[in-house]
Amino acid sequence: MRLELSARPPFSLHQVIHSHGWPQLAPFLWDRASGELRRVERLATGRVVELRFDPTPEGVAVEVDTPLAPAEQAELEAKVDWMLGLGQDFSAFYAATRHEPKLAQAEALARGRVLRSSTLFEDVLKTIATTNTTWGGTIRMIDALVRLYGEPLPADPTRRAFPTPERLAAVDADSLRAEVKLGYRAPYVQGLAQAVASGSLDLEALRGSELSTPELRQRLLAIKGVGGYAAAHLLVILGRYDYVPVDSWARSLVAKEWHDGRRVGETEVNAAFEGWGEWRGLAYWCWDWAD
DNA sequence: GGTAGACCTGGACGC
DNA sequence: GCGTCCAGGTCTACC
Repeated sequence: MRLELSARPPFSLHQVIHSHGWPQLAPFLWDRASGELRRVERLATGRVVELRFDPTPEGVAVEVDTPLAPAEQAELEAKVDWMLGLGQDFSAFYAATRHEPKLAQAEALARGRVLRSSTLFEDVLKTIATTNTTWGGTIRMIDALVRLYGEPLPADPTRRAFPTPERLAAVDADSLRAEVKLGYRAPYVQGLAQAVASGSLDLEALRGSELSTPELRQRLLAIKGVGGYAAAHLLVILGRYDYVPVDSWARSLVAKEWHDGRRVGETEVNAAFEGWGEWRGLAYWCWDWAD
């Protein structure tokens, strides 16, 4: 079946998909040949379905590989809305960027939205898997997590949904370390899964939370394995842009842009975007880098 | 509050 | 083929 959803303009499915590396992480699948984004998703009823995303003039069309009950369809529409940020409003950001040549194209290109997973649990776990490793390592870790613990797609059991907190909570940290190669992150992931599965941590409540950004950041920093960089990255995913996610890549970009390639630290990266106030993280994200 | 060292993996490099 | 070094953020202990 096919779902058609409209987005607040300007909207570009291409820009959302290519906003960062998430399409390369299972259970997303970026089909380079067809230029199509796919994802395996587990619904609340326990059914596992495949989604294919295609652009439409009003927003996005989602092809689902099987008919859905009305409740399943409503659930899926809400998930797609969240993943693509269909209702997000960047008009204030665009207004603030018109005087900055390096951001002047942001509105015309419909930049600002960041591809999200369907749950914050998945995005926190993926973000932890990006820290202190190479991108190739992140891809391997997430691929192994999905392959070993995700529920299979009936039409193609080689493809699986992202594992639920309950499933990962039932796996001991030693197995995560040995089989998923999570290394020292294994107890962090296991602890996070247990906290979410037991209900002691309601991660999903942070989506749309009315907490101030510093309070939200403190909630994220309280998660083992989430430090300054990871918290700032997750805040961007949550639609809060007060902090720049400073990692080695950000330092490299800022070094080339403003310091003739000389090594810079967190202080210089933050200083580069200090003037953007509540839009710091988005200005960094959308900057038209020289390199 | 700031800092040093440990954590873990995989890739690059030298032998 | 083997050993060593290094990069990548976060945590913990210590000052």
